Amino acid sequence: MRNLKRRDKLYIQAYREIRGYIINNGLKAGDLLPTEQSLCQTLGVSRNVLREAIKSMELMGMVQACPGRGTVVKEFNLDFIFQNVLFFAIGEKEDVTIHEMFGIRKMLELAYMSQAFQALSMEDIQIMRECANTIRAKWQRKEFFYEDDRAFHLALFRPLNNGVLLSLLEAIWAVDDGFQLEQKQPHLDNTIAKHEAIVDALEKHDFPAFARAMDAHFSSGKYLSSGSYEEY
Amino acid sequence: MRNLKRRDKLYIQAYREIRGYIINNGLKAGDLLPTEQSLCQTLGVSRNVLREAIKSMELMGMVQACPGRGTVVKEFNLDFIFQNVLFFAIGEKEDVTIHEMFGIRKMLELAYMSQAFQALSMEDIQIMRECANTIRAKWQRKEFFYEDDRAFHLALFRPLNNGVLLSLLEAIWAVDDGFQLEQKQPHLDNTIAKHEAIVDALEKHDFPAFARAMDAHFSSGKYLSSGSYEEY
DNA sequence: AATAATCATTTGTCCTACAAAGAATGTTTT
DNA sequence: AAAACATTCTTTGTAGGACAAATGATTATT
Repeated sequence: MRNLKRRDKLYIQAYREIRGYIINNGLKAGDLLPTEQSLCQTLGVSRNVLREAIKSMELMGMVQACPGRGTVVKEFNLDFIFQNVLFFAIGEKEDVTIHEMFGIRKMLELAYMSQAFQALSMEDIQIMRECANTIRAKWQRKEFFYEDDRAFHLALFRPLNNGVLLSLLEAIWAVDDGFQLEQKQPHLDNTIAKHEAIVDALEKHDFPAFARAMDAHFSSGKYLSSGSYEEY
Repeated sequence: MRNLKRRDKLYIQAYREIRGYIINNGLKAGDLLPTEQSLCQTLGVSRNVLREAIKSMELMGMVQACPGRGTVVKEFNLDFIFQNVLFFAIGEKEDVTIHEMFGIRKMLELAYMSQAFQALSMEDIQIMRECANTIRAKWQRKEFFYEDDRAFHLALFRPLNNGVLLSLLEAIWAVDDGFQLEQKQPHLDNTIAKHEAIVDALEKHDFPAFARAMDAHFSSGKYLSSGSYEEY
């Protein structure tokens, strides 16, 4: 019986090798990759194949190639998601995708909220309070506050020191963000009240209230549950 | 004052052109792109440059190139994004990251298990039973059964029809897989019993037992909780 | 008519060559 | 000696040609 899974195309293998090289050697932003010639020899592929791999990485923002200088590793950020991939998500099916991603974010935040509650320090809570204040201020000036909303949630989970969780939440946020910018934001006032309810509960160190506020935050404004947080 | 932003590299221009072609012409999954030769002429670039653009798209899962056939547009999915997000999240602290990813998988599976329980059909449960049988058989022959383990869990959540969740679970599985293959698998026998406990509960349509089995599945063998599932 | 062989098309891989941009070095000028 | 300029070297950018491999269509064979 022969091998079922044909080997991947060379440029994909090269891509994985280079990605692995960056990770295994702990290359950071600004560090130089070996030259194309050197990588060709090391990996045993032609310069074309190698470039197909590297150009893919460059397009995604992982590295940047400069003639005469070399190829430097860039800070990995998720911009490429909406710049290079997200636009692909047009059509009706992608509404479903966004909805699913939002659902996963909800599940993750609810699953980790008790850990977060324990890990949060006074400083973290203060940061969240400032975010909430900024959000309210921007809302009154009719400005967008996605960045502050994002900062609010990231501050909530940063103390967990869980890099994977943060990466995931950021990735989902980036996608949500890119889409919500286009469509009108519903129930803005509710969103603001919910954020403040969360901080209030944290400042009082009241876990049940915190859990209720988190739960409410993820339920649509239209289905506003019985007003346990209306007083805020 | 001269132009601040030098013109982009050709492969990036080509990438944008092709992306625009797909969108403007409303190409859907399965549709063919023009041939490389044709695109080279249309865009006025060399085949190298064109391929750097197309291979980037292929790596991100937007299209798939087949020799003798052409390059077809693919269904949009997030597999690539998640895999890279997670892979880059690994960084230097492998052990911690793997542990975090396993934790996220646990949280997600537990969060969605009740939905899964309701969505599962008899056929799905039968597939899981077969996976469990295969796992036991391979275990007795001292073979690896990661693929079957993966199939087991994916079968559990496929009926949810949640593409994002599946992508995410698969991505985590892929990373776990790559790392766990090297290290020895602990508590194998427990793993097998736990899988079978899950299927048993599903076949009896007993949600409490199912939830208990799922919970047990994610607790390490060393911390085996009081034997509610020892009888299996 | 079914099967096998052939051919045409398309992508996969490698190669060479030169252009362009940046860095390092050496030279000239002040 | 220091600064400005010119040269050279290294590295990536772009182009084109050549052939292999895979697929699909066509033709020949049984």
